[in-house]
Amino acid sequence: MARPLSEAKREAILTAAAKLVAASGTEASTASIAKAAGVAEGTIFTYFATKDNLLNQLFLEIEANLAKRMQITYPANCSPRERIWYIWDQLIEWGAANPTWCKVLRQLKVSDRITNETRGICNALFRESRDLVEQSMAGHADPERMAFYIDTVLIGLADMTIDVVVISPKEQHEQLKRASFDLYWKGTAA
Amino acid sequence: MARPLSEAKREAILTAAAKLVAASGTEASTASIAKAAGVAEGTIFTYFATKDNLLNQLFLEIEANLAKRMQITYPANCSPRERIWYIWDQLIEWGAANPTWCKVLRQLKVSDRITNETRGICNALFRESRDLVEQSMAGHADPERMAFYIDTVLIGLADMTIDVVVISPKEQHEQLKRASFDLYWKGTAA
Amino acid sequence: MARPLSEAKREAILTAAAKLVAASGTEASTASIAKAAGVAEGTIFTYFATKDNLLNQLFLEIEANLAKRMQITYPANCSPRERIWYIWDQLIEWGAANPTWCKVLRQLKVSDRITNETRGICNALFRESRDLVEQSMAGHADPERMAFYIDTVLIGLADMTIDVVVISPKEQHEQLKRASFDLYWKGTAA
Amino acid sequence: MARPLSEAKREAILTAAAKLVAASGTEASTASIAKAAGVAEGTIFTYFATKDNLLNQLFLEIEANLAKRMQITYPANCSPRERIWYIWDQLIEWGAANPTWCKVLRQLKVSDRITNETRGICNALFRESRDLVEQSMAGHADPERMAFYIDTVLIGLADMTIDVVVISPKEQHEQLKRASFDLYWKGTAA
DNA sequence: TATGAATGAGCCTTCATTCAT
DNA sequence: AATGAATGAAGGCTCATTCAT
Repeated sequence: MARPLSEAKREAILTAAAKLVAASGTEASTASIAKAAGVAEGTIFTYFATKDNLLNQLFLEIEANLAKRMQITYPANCSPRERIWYIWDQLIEWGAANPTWCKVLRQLKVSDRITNETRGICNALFRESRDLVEQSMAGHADPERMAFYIDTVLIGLADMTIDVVVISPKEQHEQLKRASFDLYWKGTAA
Repeated sequence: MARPLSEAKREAILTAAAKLVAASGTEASTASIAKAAGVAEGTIFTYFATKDNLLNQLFLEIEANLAKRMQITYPANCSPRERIWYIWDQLIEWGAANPTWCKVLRQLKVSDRITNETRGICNALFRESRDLVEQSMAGHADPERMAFYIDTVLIGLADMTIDVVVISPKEQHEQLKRASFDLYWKGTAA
Repeated sequence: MARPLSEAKREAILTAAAKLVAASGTEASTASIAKAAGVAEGTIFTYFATKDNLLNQLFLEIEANLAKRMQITYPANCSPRERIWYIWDQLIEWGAANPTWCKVLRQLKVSDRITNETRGICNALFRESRDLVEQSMAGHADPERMAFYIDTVLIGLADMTIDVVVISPKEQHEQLKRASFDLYWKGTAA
Repeated sequence: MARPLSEAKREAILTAAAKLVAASGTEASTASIAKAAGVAEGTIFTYFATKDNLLNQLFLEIEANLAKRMQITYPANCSPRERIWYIWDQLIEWGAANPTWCKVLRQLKVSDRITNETRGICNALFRESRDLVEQSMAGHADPERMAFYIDTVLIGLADMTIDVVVISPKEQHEQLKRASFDLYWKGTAA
C-alpha cells in the first residue's frame, strides 16, 4: 500500500490519542480516540496497524519533537554553564508549552506496550544533544558520575520541574527554572 | 464465626497484584491476579470490593510501608547534613530492597484510578518525616525554594536513584547513593 | 437429617424471600434474602436445598394460606348467590390484607422455576373450595361454561380486583368488591 | 456509509428475545438471545444499549403491535354492543395468533426492569381505543364503575381468555370468545 | 446447626480488530 | 481510502452453592 492519503488525518488521530492517553493512560479506547479525532473507528487501523503501534508512534513523535527542540546552536563564546542553561531552558519551556505531551510521556514511559525498539530509537534521537551536554559538563563534574548525572538526573530533574511549572502561576516559572538549574549545576560540581 | 477472613490470603492477593501491576500497570486483570495469588477469581472480591479498591489499597499499603521506614530516630549530636543522609540512605535502601513496589508506585502514581482521597492519606503519612526534613534543611537551603526542594526534588531524585540502583551491580550501590546525596545536598545549598 | 431446629428461622427466611421476590421477582439473590432474614447465607441451604426449592416452597405456603382462608363454613339457609359472595369477600379481603403475597404470586405464577408438581399440589389445595363453588353455581350458570367461569375467571377477576383495592383508598374497597362481584355474578348468569 | 444497521437483524434479535423471555422471563441471558438470533454476543449491544433497553423496546414493540390492531373502523350503524364485540374479537384473535408475545407481556408487566416511562408510553398508545370503548359503554354501564370496567377488567378478562384459548383446541375458540364477551357485557350492565 | 469465606460458572458489557459496503 | 457494523475474546463482577470452622 502506498503512503496513506491524508497526513492531516494521521495527525488528528495522534493529537486525539495524546489528549486521551494523557488523561487515562493506555486504557483509552481506540473508539474514543477515533471519535475525538473525528474519524471512523476503522480508519485508525489504516494509519496504525494496531493500538500498540499507535501508542509507539505517539511516543516516538513526541520524543522526536522534544529532541528537535534540544538541537541548539549555542551562541559563540558561550561558557559551559551557559550551555547547560540553554539546554535546561529549552527543556522546561518545551514542557510548559506542551503539558499534554508531558503527561503522555509519563504514562507511556511506564507502559510495557512501548517496545524496547521504540525506546532504543528514542535514545538515539537524543544522542547528539547528549554528547554536547557531556562536553559541556566535562570540566565541571566528576567523570565517574557523568553517566548518572546526564542520563538519569538531567531529564528526571527537568521532568519534575516541568510538573511543578505546569501547575504553578506564570510569574513563578522563571524562578522555578532558576532553582532547578542551580540545583543541577551546583549539585553536579566535582 | 465461620472461616475468618485470612490476612495471609489478603497479603497473597496484594503481593500478586504488586507483581502484575509492576509489570503491566493497571491493565493487569483481576483474573490474572487471582491466579497468581492462588485464589479463586471471586475471592478477590471478598477482600476488595472492586478492582479500583484493590489498586488503592495496594498503593496505600506500599506507601505506608515506606513511610514507616522513614520514621527514623536520629543518633544524638547529629548534624543536619547527617540527618538528611540518614533519610536518603533509608529511601534508597528501601527502594533497592523492594524494586517491585517501586515499579508499582510509578505505575499507580500516574493512574487516574488512584483517588484523590488515597493520595491525601498518603501525603498525611509522610507529614512527620517531611517536617523533620524541613527542620534539618532550615539553615542549609534558601527558604523560598524549600517546598520545591523537599516536596518535589527529594522524592523524585531518590526515585531516580533507586531506578538506577535496581539495575546496577551491587558494588556500585554505595557509590550511587553517595553521588545522588551529594547532588542533593550541594545542589540545595543556599 | 431430622427436621431443622428452628421453625422460626424457616419462617424468617420465607418472609424475607416474600418481601424481596415481591419487589424484584426471582432475580432476588439468596444473599439478599439471607440478609433480610437475619441469617447467614449458608443457613438458607440447610432449610431449602436450592433456591428453586425455596421459591417453590414460598409459592406453596402462600397458596396454602389462601386455600385455608377459602375453607368457609357457610351460614345456614344461605342462597347460592350469598355463598359466592362469601367466597368473593374472603378472596378480596385476603388480598387486601396480604399485598406482598399477592405480588409474590403474580411473580411466581409466570416463572418457569415453579415446577408443574408444585402447581399440581396447589390446584389440589383448592379442590374442595372449587367443588363448593361449582355446586353453588350449578343452577345459575351455563354448565358448558362452568369450567371457564370457575377455573379461569373467578381467580383472575379476584386478582384484578385485589390489585385495584391495594392501591385504592380504604373507603372505596367495599364498593370495588361489590362492583367486581356484581360483574361476576351477572356475567355468569345463564 | 458502511454496512447500514440492518432492520432484519434488529427484528431477529427482538424475535429471539421474545421467544426466550416468554419461556424464562427477564433471566434469559443476552448470550442465549444472541445465539438464538444467529448473531454475535456483541452485536446485541450495537442495536440495544443495554439489556434493560432491549427488554423495554421489546415490550414497547409488542404493545404497539397490539395497539395498532385495536384501531378499528367500525361498520356503519353499529350498536354499542357490537362495537365492544369487535374490540373483544380483535383482542382475543391477536392473542391467539401471538401466544409468545402474550407470554412476554405477562412476564414483563411484572418486571421492575420495565421503566415507568415505557409504561407511560404504552398507556398513551391505547388512549384512543380506550376512549372509543368508553363511548360505546356510555349508555350501558354505571359511570361510577366505568374506569374499573375498562382499565382493569377489559384487558384482564381478555388476557385470561387468551390464556385459555391458546391451550384449547381450535374448535372451542369461538365458543370461548363468546363466553367471555357475554360475561363482560352482561356483567357490566348497569 | 450456624456461619460466612471460598468457589468458579456465568452474566452483561467493552473493545481491538475485521470486513462488507 | 473511509466507514461503522460485526465479531468474539476478555474484563470486572455476581451469585448459588459448598465446606472449613
